[in-house]
Amino acid sequence: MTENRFDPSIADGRWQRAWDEARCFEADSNSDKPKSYVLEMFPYPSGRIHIGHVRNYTMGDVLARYKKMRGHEVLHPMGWDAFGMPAENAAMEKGVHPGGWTRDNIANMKAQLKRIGFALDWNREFATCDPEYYGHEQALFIDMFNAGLVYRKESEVNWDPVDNTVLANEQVIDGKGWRSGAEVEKRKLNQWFLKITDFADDLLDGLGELKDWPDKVRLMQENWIGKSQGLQFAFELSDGQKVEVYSTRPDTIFGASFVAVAADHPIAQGVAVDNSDAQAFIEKCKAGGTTAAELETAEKLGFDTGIAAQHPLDPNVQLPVYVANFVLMDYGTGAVMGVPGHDQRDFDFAKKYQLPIARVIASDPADADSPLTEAESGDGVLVNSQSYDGMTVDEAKAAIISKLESQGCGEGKTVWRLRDWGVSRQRYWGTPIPIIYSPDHGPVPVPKDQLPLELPEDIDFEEPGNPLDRHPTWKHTTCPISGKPALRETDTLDTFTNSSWYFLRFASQPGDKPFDAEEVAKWLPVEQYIGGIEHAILHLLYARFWTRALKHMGQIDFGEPFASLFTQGMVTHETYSRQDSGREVYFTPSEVERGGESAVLKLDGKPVDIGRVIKMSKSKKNVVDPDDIIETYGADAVRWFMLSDSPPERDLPWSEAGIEGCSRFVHRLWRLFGQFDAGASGDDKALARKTHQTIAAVADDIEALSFNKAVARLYELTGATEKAKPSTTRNEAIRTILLLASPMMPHLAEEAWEQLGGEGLIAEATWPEVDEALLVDDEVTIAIQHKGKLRDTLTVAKGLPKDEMEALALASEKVQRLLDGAEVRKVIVVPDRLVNIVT
RNA sequence: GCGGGCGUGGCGGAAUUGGUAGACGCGCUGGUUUUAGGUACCAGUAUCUUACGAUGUGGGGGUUCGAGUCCCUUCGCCCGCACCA
Repeated sequence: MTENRFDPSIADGRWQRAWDEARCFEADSNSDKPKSYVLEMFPYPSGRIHIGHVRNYTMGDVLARYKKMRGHEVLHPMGWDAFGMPAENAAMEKGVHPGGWTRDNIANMKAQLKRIGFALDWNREFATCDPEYYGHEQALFIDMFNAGLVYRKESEVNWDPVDNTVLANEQVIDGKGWRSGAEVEKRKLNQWFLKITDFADDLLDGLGELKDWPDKVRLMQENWIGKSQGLQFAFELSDGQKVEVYSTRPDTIFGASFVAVAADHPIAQGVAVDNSDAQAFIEKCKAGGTTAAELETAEKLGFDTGIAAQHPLDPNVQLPVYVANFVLMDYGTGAVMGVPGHDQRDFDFAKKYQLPIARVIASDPADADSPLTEAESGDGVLVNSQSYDGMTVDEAKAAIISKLESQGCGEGKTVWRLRDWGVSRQRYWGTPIPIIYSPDHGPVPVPKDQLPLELPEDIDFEEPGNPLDRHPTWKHTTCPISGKPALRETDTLDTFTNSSWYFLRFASQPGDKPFDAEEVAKWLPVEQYIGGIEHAILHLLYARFWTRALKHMGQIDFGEPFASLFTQGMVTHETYSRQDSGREVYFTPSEVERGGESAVLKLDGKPVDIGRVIKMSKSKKNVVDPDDIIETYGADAVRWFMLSDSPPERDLPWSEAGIEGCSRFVHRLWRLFGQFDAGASGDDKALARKTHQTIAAVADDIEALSFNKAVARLYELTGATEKAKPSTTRNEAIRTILLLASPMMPHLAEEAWEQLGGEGLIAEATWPEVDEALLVDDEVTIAIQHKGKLRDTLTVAKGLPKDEMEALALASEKVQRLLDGAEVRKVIVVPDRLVNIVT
């Protein structure tokens, strides 16, 4: 068999068909085996599988195949996050129907995924735009509505006054609409919200049990939820009103030099009634984007209302009241006390409007009068704070809260940064919100027996805005209670709702309800969830919220959907571009011939600029098509590349040389498998030890998702086996490599398994047993250091006592030379590791 | 702006978590095989130095017998910021 060459173009398809026919990746929920639910974040069907998807799904695939070899019943499903804006954009640009466009994309991408040989249970595939799926989602929305978890309130959107349409944040560029170029305004609309804040405490507490989530993700969620303890209190105003403010730093109250309210705060609105300057300022605040990043990086602007606020603890102090663009109506009370000395935003504001900047916290009380050049947010003791001077920050917080509580004008309060989740979208391609506005009964849910409430097919994208709202008949219906004519809600749900429960639908797909509780209980929680770090907060928090909401409503009995989370890095590549009449024009790597330091465009042979290595993206054209590389190198080489070298949580730079190296290794393994020598005899202790150490190490590495390390170990064992003389041990090593590599290179593994006469499919084989006795080496190499610097190494018996190690080290010739009779002051001995001699 | 992360040879990275820095791969150099190219195989490859040796994990400082790993500080890059998915 050494003669024949491994040909992926034949083997890949052959084994993919064999797996399908054997139905070996279909999950059996009646199995007695321990279960493993391996899930990768499902893709948006943009048209082509992206190399980032390939990396993500390869990782999950290796784990799924490995778990199967370890005797688990594995659920490894795939589906499509199929609603969203790109389909509508395609409809507007190309005149295609969003549904048809999406279906075509799904068909293409599914074929692409098949060509990579993923061990997926395609029986459970669905798309979120299937009426069956979104119908069940509507039912869940109605359940949440009935459970009091849904409400309507006014909320701001980006409004394009030219296109008369709502813009997503990404459609606002430098404060202008992406198509019209018009200045974007903030406009208020009545929108639907889910009460995620009801679960704020629980979502925060739950992070504690997510031991197998990255610390960074838990920290990001914790900060996002943003629980803070503070003081809410009222300032009496010179016009007789009061204004409630909230502060997490009540200890700095004597440093307050102004009060600021949000532009849509009632005080601001009241002032604007007969003050055109105030009106103009509020209008100005409404211009520009709505994102937090924009608000917080924008120049701090204020409008002095002329109102004065009485300081609650110092009768001699009155503070000016400003309307300020950096105060958010959504957080706390929509009004703050400005303490320039200890908050940088307030500091910037005070500088601009020449307000006093007082120090009220100092790390050393002697510094009480040292001026501040920037806000100091550090710890210390109070100064310039009357009777509170000398208290620590924590003491002062407590004392000032209780003082204001006793005065009856304030109270200690917990405030959350987390806001309720606005789910209304003024778009067509999403789940229709199943609500009917009844003339007599207000908003009422669509009766469940009328679900799914389907999107109309006949829509037009001739003009911007929501085609559902423009549709001639769709929104006209009758009130389910009175039967009178009524209108449907024409907003659709945020696509994040689609991905907030799909993992339940993969576990069970009854026709008459969203999921079967028993089946869900069998499969959930997901043992291993894998996806991009960009979902660290929103998607993962929303999915956790839905799971809790379903538990709250008694539909399931667990609160955390994902037991273990892994966030993989991006696939990156340098960019190629040229300046062309003021615009940067990008070229794909396949259009470019890359030299050592330079690159030229194949088309005209002229140089192009080489840009930095960044995330692959369509706009920068630094992408490679998985189909192209699979055709050239085969699925196994591509899979191997996805797993090699870069740690999976870090970015993976795509490289032509790298994939070629992987392809060579595939063929190198094939040749090694060909050297299986049934007639060989004899043992090889060293190789046996290496083999069993590798079995254990690769298993540990895969369980830890450290695929790059598993790959390195397989390289090492391959090298050692190639060098070894024929023996039964060598045959065992070859067989072992085949089994260990099979989750990563399943096509090659099947082909070789067949040639070596393995039973059945290797996809259904068992992971090799480790001989524990062979794991431990009996000799170790120890380091001999002099004052911490390596001077010599010695090979000694493992477990050699400390004093013997010391004696051996001191006797070493090099050490003797170095010491040259000097006095040994100290010797540090670490068993099996090193001896450090200090003189 | 706020929150989170990353930084080690020419490149991707490893380092049993405070104990021999550079495993493994790519690339490169030299050689062998091949009609040639490719493949394959062998040897070498952190930097400086003739050598002894010295230096070296973004920069600076510190703790320690010993620091890539811990602490302080600083620079650069990346991700998220609630209507992209």
